[in-house]
Amino acid sequence: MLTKHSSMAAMPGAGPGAGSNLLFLRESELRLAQDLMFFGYRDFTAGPDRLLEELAMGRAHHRVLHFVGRRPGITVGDLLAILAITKQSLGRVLQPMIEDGYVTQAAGRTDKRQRLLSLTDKGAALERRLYDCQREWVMRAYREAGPAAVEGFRRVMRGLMGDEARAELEILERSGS
Amino acid sequence: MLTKHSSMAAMPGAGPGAGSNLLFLRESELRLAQDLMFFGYRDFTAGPDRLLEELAMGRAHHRVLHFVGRRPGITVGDLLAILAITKQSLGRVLQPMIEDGYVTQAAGRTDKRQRLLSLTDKGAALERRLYDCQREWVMRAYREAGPAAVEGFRRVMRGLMGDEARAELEILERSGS
DNA sequence: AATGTTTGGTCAGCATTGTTGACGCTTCTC
DNA sequence: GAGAAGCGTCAACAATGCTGACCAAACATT
Repeated sequence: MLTKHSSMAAMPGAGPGAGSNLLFLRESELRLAQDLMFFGYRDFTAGPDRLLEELAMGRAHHRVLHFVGRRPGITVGDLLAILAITKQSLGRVLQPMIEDGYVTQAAGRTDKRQRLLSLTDKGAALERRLYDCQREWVMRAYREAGPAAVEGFRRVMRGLMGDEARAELEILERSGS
Repeated sequence: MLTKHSSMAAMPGAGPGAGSNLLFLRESELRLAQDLMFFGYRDFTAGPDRLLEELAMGRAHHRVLHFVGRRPGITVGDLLAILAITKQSLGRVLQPMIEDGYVTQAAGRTDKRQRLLSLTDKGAALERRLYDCQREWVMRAYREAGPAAVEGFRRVMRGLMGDEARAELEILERSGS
């Protein structure tokens, strides 16, 4: 199933437009992509990781803070779908965060089974500190690269996402405006 | 909550050049970057992860296969520096891979203390299967986005890397091409 | 109203992959 | 010959995934 595109990889003139060849699909270019994703993601998360360590939290806590902050009132089920982890794995980080006053639960209005999650002021404050950390880092990269490169970055990253992730991203973009 | 971002973030004409504004540095744009990195990296690694699971291996094994394949004859110390993990963490995945015949050790020529690591045929074959998996995925994204976007993607990812990672990437690019 | 489904919480156990600290070889360097 | 460097390994621990099982409250359907 992953072999359907195999044939045309090394055919420069096969794409739309004879001038825009597909040399960027050569092996060395794709190897570079692997390296970039490894180093890039590692250093992208390094700042928040350092900050979280002082609070005895991990990357999983950051993800909860981020996505609950992004979609206040999100249900547990929706959060599980976004994170793509099990209820137990989420519970282990979420419950302490509720007890420590970073996240609040509220019963759903239409469906009282649901627990709508939101950040408390304390949670929002921590999330913002973590955000600021990444903001500085990303801004540096964005500024160095320029607006056109940023647009390209977004297009490629979107392309690296599967259908489910694209759908979830759309919802996030809508609610986050 | 998602407060608009104070001072200069919402001032289109503040940057250098009235036409090329810095709107891509607004909060919502940087939030998007966080989402893209999360979903993008997750789905980028999903293919290899599925393949590795059948062989009772994890992402750590993939990283070893990738970087040893990228720099045959790499020393243990250099590999540790690239992965940025401890000797013990590496040893736990590397030793079984040597015993199972995926990786070979050779004493250094000038310095006999060093163990130069390389992939066996078996290791190279597995690495290629994993590579092909990601190749299909990345090619899809690259083709959808186009050459200009790919160039932008690379620029931004490089910008997201720290100085050490940039130096290591340069070595990889030299030996890899 | 009875029954079954959905949403969420929780217990117990396990795997992977990261961490520290300590110790012991072999080999290189001074 | 002494010390440093490169590598391997033991023991213990932490974070974050997983499965399977089971429970309660609320909803939905018959």
